[in-house]
Amino acid sequence: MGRANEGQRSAKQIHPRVAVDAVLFTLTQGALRTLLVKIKKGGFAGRWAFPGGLVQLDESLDAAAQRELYEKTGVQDLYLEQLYTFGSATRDPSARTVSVAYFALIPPHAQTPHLGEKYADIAWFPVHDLPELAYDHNAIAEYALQRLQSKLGYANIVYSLLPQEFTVAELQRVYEIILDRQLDRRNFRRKIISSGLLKPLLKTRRGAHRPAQLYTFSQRQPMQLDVL
Amino acid sequence: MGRANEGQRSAKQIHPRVAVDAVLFTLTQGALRTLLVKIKKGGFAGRWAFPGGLVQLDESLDAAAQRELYEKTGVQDLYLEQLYTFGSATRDPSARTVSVAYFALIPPHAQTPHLGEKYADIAWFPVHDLPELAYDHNAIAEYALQRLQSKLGYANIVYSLLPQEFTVAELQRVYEIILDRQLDRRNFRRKIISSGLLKPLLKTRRGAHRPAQLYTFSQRQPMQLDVL
DNA sequence: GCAAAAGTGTTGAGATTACACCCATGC
DNA sequence: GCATGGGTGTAATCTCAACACTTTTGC
Repeated sequence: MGRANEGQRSAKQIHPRVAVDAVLFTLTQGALRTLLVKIKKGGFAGRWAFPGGLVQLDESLDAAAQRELYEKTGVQDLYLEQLYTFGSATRDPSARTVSVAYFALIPPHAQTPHLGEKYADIAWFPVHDLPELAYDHNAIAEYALQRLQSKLGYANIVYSLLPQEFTVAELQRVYEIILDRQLDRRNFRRKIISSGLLKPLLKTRRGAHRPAQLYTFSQRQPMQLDVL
Repeated sequence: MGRANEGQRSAKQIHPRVAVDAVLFTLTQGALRTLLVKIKKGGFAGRWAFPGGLVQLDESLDAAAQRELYEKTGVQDLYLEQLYTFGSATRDPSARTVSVAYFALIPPHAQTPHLGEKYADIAWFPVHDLPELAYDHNAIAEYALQRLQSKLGYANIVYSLLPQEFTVAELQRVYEIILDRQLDRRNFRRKIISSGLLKPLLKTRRGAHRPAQLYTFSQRQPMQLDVL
């Protein structure tokens, strides 16, 4: 790194702006969706983009991402991880901006996205049908979806997308929607049960038909393991 | 992102510095090593760190990393990928600095690391025996080694660490050193041959004993696949 | 001829896939 | 009683790990 011995030069130098952009995923009405905001001013006015903002001087990147998440959705303590840093010199024509992208999983309740005065609009869009986004955000979207899908196979991250109690069928549906393919019911059940991720409850979900066993996650912390 | 509509505020705001740090791996004398530089001035004077520098306003992050790599080692067109972005507010006490870490694999020849006047010293250190580094660079080192090891299993990245021609035994040795564990000779050979990564040459390596078939990589581009 | 590395196959265990029938309930 | 989703087992295949002997050369 050795930035200390460049003090004389860097004092004069103008630095890029550092922003954090958050790709927030949720699952509603049978589709995986991400939160987009409509830009008010500037060259990209009217275009949709991922919510984000500049990193404050005294705040870490992770803290900035959490703040962004909290400001937009009012939720906290969710699964949030750094995705990638996008740093093309021309990605924001109005000013050199390096963007550290994060992604998070939001449970389907508690979704009253908060439109501040910074943006013209805010809404959830299905990931498989995104509009043309501002900046390089379509590339960010693609990257985020890939990471989410591959991470599903080796980490228990979906706890953040489900309510406290759920059935195996509901859990399987989450996997199928995210992966965008069908899974075998029996094999899925066997794997997920034997993984030890789930704790059976003493309750059942009663619906139109045969009641289903309810489960909860034994761990609501991110951990590595073979899920699928 | 929506930085365009913050122009008025950000013009006044001072931004963090954005640096690129490069974890360069090579394989010499039977050990995996990384290149460190000794810092000349400032609070971390005398301590070792990964080489790095500030990102210029008109250059992308990738370009900055390549420049850093080229300045230090004189090599180009190697495997280079972004690792993670470290952004604690206090990681550099002298000035708020966000560091985008990269890692690269350097072939064992062409190693005359170039000591500019920026640093007091430059040298290769075995990764399993690193000194206490400046900033949060020990964390970067750990992260980089982990990524390298796990990536070995599903991508053909070692082409960047081997000469043009090599034997299966030599390739296996590379894997063993990086993974820090022994691999079964027959299983390794079967997997690596059937992966299609290698192209047998019409030559053999003649040494003290039975000549060994020489191979070359059929692809010297990064690609995803099951290697181990 | 002997030391040293190259080269080669098989077996067993465990994991993965594919697939079909009965069960409990609401209506 | 029937429609609907819940729940269960097995067989075939594949993958992975473990393991030992023969071959070719330099000296």
